[in-house]
Amino acid sequence: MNAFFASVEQQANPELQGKPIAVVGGHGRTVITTSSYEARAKGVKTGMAVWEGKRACPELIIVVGDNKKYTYTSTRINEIFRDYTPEVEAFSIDESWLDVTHSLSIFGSAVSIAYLIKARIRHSFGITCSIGIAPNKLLAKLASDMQKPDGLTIITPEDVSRTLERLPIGDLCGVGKKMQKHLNMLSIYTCGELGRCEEERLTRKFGIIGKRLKEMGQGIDNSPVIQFGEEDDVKSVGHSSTLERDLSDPVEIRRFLLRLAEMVGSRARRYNVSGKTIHLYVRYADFYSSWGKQTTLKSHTNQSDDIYRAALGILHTVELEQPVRLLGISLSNLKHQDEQLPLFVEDRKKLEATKAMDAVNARFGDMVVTYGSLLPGKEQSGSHVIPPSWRPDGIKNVDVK
DNA sequence: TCTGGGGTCCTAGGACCC
DNA sequence: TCTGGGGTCCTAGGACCC
Repeated sequence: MNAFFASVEQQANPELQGKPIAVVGGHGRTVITTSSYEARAKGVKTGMAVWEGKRACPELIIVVGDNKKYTYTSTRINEIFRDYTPEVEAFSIDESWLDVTHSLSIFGSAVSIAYLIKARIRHSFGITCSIGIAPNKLLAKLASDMQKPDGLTIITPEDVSRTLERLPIGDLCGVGKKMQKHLNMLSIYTCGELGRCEEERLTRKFGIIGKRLKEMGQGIDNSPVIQFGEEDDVKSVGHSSTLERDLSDPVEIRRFLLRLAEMVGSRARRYNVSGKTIHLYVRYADFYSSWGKQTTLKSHTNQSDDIYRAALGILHTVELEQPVRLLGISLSNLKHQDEQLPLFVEDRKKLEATKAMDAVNARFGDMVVTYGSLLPGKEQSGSHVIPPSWRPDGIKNVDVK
């Protein structure tokens, strides 16, 4: 989708149409997640702080994002995709791959499918998208970025080498700033040069991904489109949040930690996974210094208080050097939780209580019932931004309000 | 009144076991 | 009077994606 969140907002509120708007994650310390093309024309970019955006574009309209709108729209759009092929892989909330190899005989061609999809998305949601058609995922993603907004770009097998010859390596999905710099030091600037580089030279410098890099330079990508439900099991579940103000008070820090532990635990329980490793992440007031530590328990858990205690245990091994700007907890080393009753009565009771609490919250909203120490608990809600790993269903459907 | 949040994958080094 | 090798698990840190 083009400028997805901003487009959805402009569609929902006609007063915003044709104007420079920026969607932000929350009211506190937040950044611009998406801006409209009108705002981009003035230099507003994703990741900017609000004041930076306003400096670039004084008439910029700030809209606090409404994630429900975006997840709903994204889910519906992916349903449209599945009318044309079951092989749909969501890459993020606003990008998907479709393998239409087996649909061509029904719909004629990839191009005709692309036009049908564009028309339906515009008709149903009033927004535009850019589509890339190519022999594989790497090239399709590349093609989709070539014309915006409302683009349609085709890279045929015959076009591949001509397209890649002078393309900067940084345009490839998977080559970030650091990798680009390292490749530049080897005098590699274009995909053409990357594709011609000796594999041995690349593996010597980059190890196992050297081979993959050369292939990318040649436009080779054999990775399949993984359709919904066929994805690998999720490997970690976590939440982190920048606090509305930096915290030094241990009581307040613990309170926020408990909140995070409950967010992580309830999500793990909802999707029936439990984990053995708890990771605590702290970012200090100066923004740049931070640390993360993890600990592994003797057995798997998805109970919020276990997670909280583990995180607290890590915190107690550290002397905080500065006030805390951000706290994060994640749970990994996951396995699917098979239903089994704990041995001891106390543990069974705890499980029952947790279940009852989760059931109420499932019906009336997250944290409607929660730990007493989290009440009244409004002052540090943090901001909520949709992560790109979001999926229409399952555990990656992060419940953000 | 500065700078979000959720993930995955890879590397490297150490502990531990047989 | 010197001491192997294979494997797993754990921790920490960094790059990358949107």
